[in-house]
Amino acid sequence: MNKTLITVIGPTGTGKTDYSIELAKHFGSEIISADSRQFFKGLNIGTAPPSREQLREIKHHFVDFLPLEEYYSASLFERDVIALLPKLFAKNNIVILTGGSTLYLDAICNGIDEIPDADPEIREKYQIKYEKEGIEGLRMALKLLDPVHYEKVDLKNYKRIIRALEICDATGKPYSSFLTGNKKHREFSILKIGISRPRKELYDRIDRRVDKMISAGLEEEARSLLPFRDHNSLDTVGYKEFFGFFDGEYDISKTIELIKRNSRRYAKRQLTWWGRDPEINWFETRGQNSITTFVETLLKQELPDNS
RNA sequence: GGUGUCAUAGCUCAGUUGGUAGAGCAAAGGACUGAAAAUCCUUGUGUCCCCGGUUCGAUUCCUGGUGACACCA
Repeated sequence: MNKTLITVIGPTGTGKTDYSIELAKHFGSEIISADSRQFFKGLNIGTAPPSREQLREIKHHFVDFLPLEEYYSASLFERDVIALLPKLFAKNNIVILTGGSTLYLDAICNGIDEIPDADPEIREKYQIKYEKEGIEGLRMALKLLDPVHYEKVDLKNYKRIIRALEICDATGKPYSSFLTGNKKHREFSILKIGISRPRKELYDRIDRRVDKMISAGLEEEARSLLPFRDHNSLDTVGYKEFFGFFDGEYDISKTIELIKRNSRRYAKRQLTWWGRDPEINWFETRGQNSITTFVETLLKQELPDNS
């Protein structure tokens, strides 16, 4: 059998963790997490990571391994996962990749273009420019440094423009010159499984999960993480809303409402991203087959050639 | 029981001196190449409570219902 990476994807709250563990048990394989917030140590309630028991049952990679103040990125994730995979495939033909971080999943399945690193100080410089001159200042700078990208980029999205500017600045070349759009070759097949649920059911699950997080002590967890609030790892649904509550901006019931709303919106953005990927095999949770039957059937069919 | 006020989008409400209506929030759709649980774009969805009346025309004015709230008993 071919070496196959099975990606179990789906919006937040859909039950990916349980399904991926069921598959990992069935195939005797290990799990790679593609969840950009479960990477970080100490986000034990708000990011709904696998439970202690689940982690004991199945070996998980990339869960709870990064200090909260550490920088990480989709590109680093690609590097680390691609380095790890040969070791896992040496043990088993099937490896499970699961998570909801769309860009990170994309980095594994399609790859990200090679772009030199930019000094954090350069980003800081353009951040200050944005604060002083607004989006228009960023636009004018980009128009000079990379007119090609200026035509393509979302000119209202300051993060996109700063990203392009910092690369232009750091390399002396236009950001757009690094973008190839090429899909990278992988030494394994990829089978994409999407876990789907009716919207109403998904939102109900999200609401109920947030309630569970609250009773599990999310408020105290958030309070203990307050010193890290300015780090990217804590710019996360479930925590940032509590930080606003601690600041006295709204009451506790509003806090919970905001966490639910922002989780729903996150789920919706994930669905939009995956909506254009025709390679995803959507598993209807209400279907008559189990996830293992579903996957086994797909494995017998011809897998898309990734070369 | 009496008097008064109110009834408009999923919610809170505005409005039409009579020509079938619009804000905020919620929601829906979309974008996405090292911050991505981030960031950004677009969109108003309606028996204007119900039965009649007046009128060329009623969500708007009038009678009567129903419901909610307030006050008086």
